[in-house]
Amino acid sequence: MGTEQKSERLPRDLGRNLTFGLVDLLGTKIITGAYDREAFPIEASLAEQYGVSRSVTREAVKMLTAKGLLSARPRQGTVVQPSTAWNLFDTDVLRWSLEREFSYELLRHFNELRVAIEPEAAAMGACFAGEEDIAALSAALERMKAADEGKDNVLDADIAFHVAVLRASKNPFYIQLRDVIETALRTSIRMTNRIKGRSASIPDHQRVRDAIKAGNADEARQAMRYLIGEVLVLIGRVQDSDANPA
Amino acid sequence: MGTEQKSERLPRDLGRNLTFGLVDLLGTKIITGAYDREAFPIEASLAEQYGVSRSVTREAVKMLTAKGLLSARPRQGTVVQPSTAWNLFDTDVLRWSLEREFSYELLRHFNELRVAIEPEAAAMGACFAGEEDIAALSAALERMKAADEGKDNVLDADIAFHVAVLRASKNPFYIQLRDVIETALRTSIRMTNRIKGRSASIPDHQRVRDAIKAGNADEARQAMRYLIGEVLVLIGRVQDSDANPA
DNA sequence: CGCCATGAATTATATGATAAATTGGCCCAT
DNA sequence: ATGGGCCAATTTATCATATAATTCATGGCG
Repeated sequence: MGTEQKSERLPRDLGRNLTFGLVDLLGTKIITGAYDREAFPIEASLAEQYGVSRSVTREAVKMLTAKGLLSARPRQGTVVQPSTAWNLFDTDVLRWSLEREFSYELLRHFNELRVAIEPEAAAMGACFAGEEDIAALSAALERMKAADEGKDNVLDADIAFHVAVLRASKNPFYIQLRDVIETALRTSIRMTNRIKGRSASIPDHQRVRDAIKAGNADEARQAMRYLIGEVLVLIGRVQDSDANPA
Repeated sequence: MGTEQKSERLPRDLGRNLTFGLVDLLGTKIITGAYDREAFPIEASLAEQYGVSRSVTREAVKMLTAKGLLSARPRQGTVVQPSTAWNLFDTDVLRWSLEREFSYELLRHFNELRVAIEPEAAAMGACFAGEEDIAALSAALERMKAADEGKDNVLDADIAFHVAVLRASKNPFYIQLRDVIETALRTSIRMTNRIKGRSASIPDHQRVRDAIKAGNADEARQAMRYLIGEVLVLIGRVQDSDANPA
């Protein structure tokens, strides 16, 4: 009696294969706090519970260990790591965090990261960008203009621009952040567009491109900072008005 | 004849267990470019080559897959992912990158990340820091002073200060970066100290603490930017003088 | 020439057995 | 009573083997 687990067998088509499916399922459960009170199951229980072999179970646990979510030791079992150990810059961990539940706080934290990274990336772009980077920036601007007339996707065009800025920095750490930034953008732009029907300001973006093209680092930094600062202000305003409606 | 692999058996005490040992060994080899020309071995070869079972091999490959270094598909085999897919913010990947070879370029890239993150973190600290954060900052300052008189470790004290700033931001993305920043600091401070026998400027650090304590975000950002800007200048100078000696 | 069947290569999954590590308790000595 | 060390149980770690599923190349057939 009591803790009889419903044997929720793993659907045979979750992701590329059983292991990846189990990783996804367990990753989500961990991040949503399903094991905050209850201990993480031992490998034999997992295998039985989800109807997969121990190989699959072990490989999934190993992948989650690599992402900082779990830690396994003999006799002690497998335990969930504190959330400070989770690798937030891993795209899976990031996705699970977002799927969890929409939160203005998380959105704000995202954009606080952007406001640090992107202006610096723009400044570095002004120093190091090559012709192909300028071309990518200009192409993204064209897409934004086209989107303005309904001929392209607004969100994709905006993302293309910001990713182009990251690439222009020529710094692998910045370039690495493109997935994080892209996720943040997809969430936050959808949100800010919902708030006021604005399509992202093309002149403001253009100013960034021009500064980078001209090699003016300070101007590029400032222009980009302005762009993202706008979003942060917007989020703050909505958060407040949600807390104190009308 | 020809490509006969020396069967370099895995030492039985590399890391916590065989799997982790193999992960470490393969991760290093991948990042140092050992498989740039030659294809990554199939799982059977790996097992034989390192004298471990296929379970160990597969779990190691799965962990490296989770970190973005590998990708495996039936019949196609296991292949090394392009370096843009590697999760640089994973502490293992980071460590392997550093162990590879010291490079001023990598050091510069590190500090370009810092110059983006830390001033913003300081600014956010000015807004959100609690008493415990101010206390941690002050304690770190005391340690720096003590280190100045030979009573503490200069590097550890400096790191404690910068980590305290990150924590003060209250932003999980910034806090996540502490391992990256700490690694960058351990490398770059060791380097900058080697360059000129400076111990990090205590008044400059104090200004950051005071601005955060006073809740002055702009001042905190500027003070921190100055601190890291100094390092970047230093690196640039050394890099130049290395390129054009005397 | 193109399409499909077939086979080979490789990873994916399942299972069973044994080893190693860690924990906790028990027993004994003092 | 208390401390130390030994023993047993639990859980992961490792190994071995078998079978399935996936994918690519090849060659045959229309």
